Amino acid sequence: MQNAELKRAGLKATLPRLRILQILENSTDLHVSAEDVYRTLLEAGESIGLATVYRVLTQFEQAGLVIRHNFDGGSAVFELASGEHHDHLVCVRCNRVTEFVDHVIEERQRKIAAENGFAMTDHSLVIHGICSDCQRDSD
Amino acid sequence: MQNAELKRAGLKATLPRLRILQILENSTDLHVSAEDVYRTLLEAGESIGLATVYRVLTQFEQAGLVIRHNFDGGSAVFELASGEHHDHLVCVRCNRVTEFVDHVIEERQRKIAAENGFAMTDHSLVIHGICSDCQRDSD
DNA sequence: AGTGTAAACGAGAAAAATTCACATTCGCAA
DNA sequence: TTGCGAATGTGAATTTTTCTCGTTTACACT
Repeated sequence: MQNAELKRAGLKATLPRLRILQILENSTDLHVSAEDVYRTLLEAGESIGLATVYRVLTQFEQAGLVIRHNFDGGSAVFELASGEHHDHLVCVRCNRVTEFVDHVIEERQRKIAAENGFAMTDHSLVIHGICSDCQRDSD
Repeated sequence: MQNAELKRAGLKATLPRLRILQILENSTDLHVSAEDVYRTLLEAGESIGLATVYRVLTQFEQAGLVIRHNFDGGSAVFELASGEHHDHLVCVRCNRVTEFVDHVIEERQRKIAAENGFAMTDHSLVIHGICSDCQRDSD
């Protein structure tokens, strides 16, 4: 039951929040936009406003349930904050997103922040490139 | 003369493009938004449309003269593409931006892209944190 | 179960950032 | 200097996200 998950995060268990959390958990694509969530809700026959979707996703972000990414300056995408921190490879052709973790880079980042007197709160590393599928397609 | 710089980039040397290039070169802040550029133009008494500013900055980006960043999902900022690639530390309080280069991370990124079958075209690393000034202020 | 209250919601307007359409002007090569 | 295609200015349109405000809902306390 996601009910408890919301309570734990300090949020009232309202219907929109439950539905949106379910959508995030059931999505095959790890990274969804507010529009994606809204569209899915409409398709499921729910009548939940787009403003609510934005509100809820922002609350989820503040509660640490999801992470917001701004990969390319387009619309923001959200992913469930389950598991370990990771970074992203984004294909510039098909926008497919692959995740990776590299402890050497993580460590190095901490060091750089410290050297510059920054108290690191977060970091984001995005590698852009052409994925293997798209390289093949362009032959 | 910036005239030649534009020609070299394959762009006609029009007045808006010259003025915008000058603004980028003279700015004390390395990272300026389209609005910043527009405001500076207005203050200088030029009558150049905001749409032109966006168009020109995008052309500069495509020509490799400037780099566009989307640090926090707000408005994009641009910086002259002079010199070596570097990454950024952004203060979450005052938005001050500090630049750094780390060859270990650069190398590691190439390796990760290769391991995942990506032909790397670009990458961006942003470390968010609280800068030393803002840490002091909050005491 | 019934109910009061603060929090949350829905709808549509508004704001912010960026792009588009099109009539006019400008840069540059001949 | 003149002509033509490229570039510009204006203002409207788009896109994404936030705000406002009247209504509804979740939940603590009967």
